[in-house]
Amino acid sequence: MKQSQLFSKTNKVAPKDEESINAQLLIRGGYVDKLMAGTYSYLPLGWRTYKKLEEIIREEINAVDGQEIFMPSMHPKENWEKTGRWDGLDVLVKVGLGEERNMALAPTHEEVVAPLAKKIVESYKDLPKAVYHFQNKFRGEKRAKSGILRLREFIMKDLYSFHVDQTDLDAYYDRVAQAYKNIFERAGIGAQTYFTYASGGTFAKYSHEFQAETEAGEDTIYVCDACHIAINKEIIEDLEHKCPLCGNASLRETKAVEVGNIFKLGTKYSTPFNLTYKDQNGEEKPIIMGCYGIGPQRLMGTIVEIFHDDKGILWPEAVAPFRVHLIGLGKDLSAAEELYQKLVTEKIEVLFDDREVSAGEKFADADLLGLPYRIIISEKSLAAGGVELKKRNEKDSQIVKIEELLGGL
RNA sequence: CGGGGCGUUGUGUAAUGGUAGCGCGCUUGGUUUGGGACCAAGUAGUCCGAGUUCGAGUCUCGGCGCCCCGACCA
Repeated sequence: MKQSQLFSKTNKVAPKDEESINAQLLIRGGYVDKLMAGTYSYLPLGWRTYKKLEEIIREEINAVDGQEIFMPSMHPKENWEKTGRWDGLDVLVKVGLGEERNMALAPTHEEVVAPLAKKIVESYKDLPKAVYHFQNKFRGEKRAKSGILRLREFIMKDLYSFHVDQTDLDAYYDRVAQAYKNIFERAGIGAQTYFTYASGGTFAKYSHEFQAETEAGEDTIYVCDACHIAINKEIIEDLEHKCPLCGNASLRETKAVEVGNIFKLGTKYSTPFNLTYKDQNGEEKPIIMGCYGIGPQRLMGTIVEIFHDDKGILWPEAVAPFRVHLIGLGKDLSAAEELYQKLVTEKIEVLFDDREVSAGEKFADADLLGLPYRIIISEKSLAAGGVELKKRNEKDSQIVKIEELLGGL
């Protein structure tokens, strides 16, 4: 992609009323644009990063037998009344075609997936099953905040699983937990993300959250560094301030963002929708459910909160919108253009700064955008024998011959 | 939802109740090209609605919006 053609502009300064790091850097870099509090547009750079995260999640969920589907955003009131959440969920956004508000905008999809499964799952032979989608969620949060960390409209990957009994759910739940660990590892925040014990609800002692440690987080967790797990503040008293795995009592209190959540629903949603199956004896039994969520946009914001410096973002390689930022300097960009074509041919994801602006501005924007590799090609670099290669997270650059560049990447 | 802060061109800001100015951006022309270059000429604005006043960006009332703290967050 040529930077001169990009549908976004960088900005030297952040909007005056944005305090959160992720909002400042993502807006300045032209990754996102705020439409109103809690709702953002994703521009080409931001959407590419989103897509990277989505694909990582998709691969890992497919690997645990999740089947991708797509469910609507507009839900009938009736379904939400059945579970008591039409009146019981205060963040529910209610809409209607006329005066009457007879629909809900999806805050989550249990009310759709449970009756859907009822049409498909009839026998123990149909179980287990797991379906998921990437879909817009709407929540009338009283207070949207922290850039893209707490949105009113956001995309969630929500996975729902259906089982014959608790044992089967437990086994699947553990598989998803491992898949989530893989996802956060691949997204570059494995070291900062803790499998976290949280309150469980009716059907399990605990639910589990994946909490990524950063000052920008709104949750307080207690980390056991020996086990690399954490406990949410909401249940720390119940556990008497001890690690549930090793008994360690010197836990570290810190702030974190909830980037994922896995939850054993049991029959909470099977019952209102009469979601049952016939077992081997022809007996009708309730289906046991689990649900598992990740918000890729929140994940993106969290990554920015964790990986940035005073100049800009430092994307982990797997989620950067482009792998390489090619910067041509000087009047004559023909050598740069030639190298750009070569990289494109080699299928290396490259953003080519072909703009007619000063070198300083190109450097500043490269630091702001935060692509992992920066390549400078100029008269000076060519005289020195090739191009200048520098990683965003390293201070010094090296001269690399153009022929050897592809190997270096 | 309670508390606080703030709304001035695209963006960041300035303006005792008295001509809305400046930087950046953008446009045109010229000079430049290794850390946000320079010259010149342009471009575009007081959140909305009432009120006070000879006169309102500024004062009063109401609304809307944004940010922050708190509460809330299967």
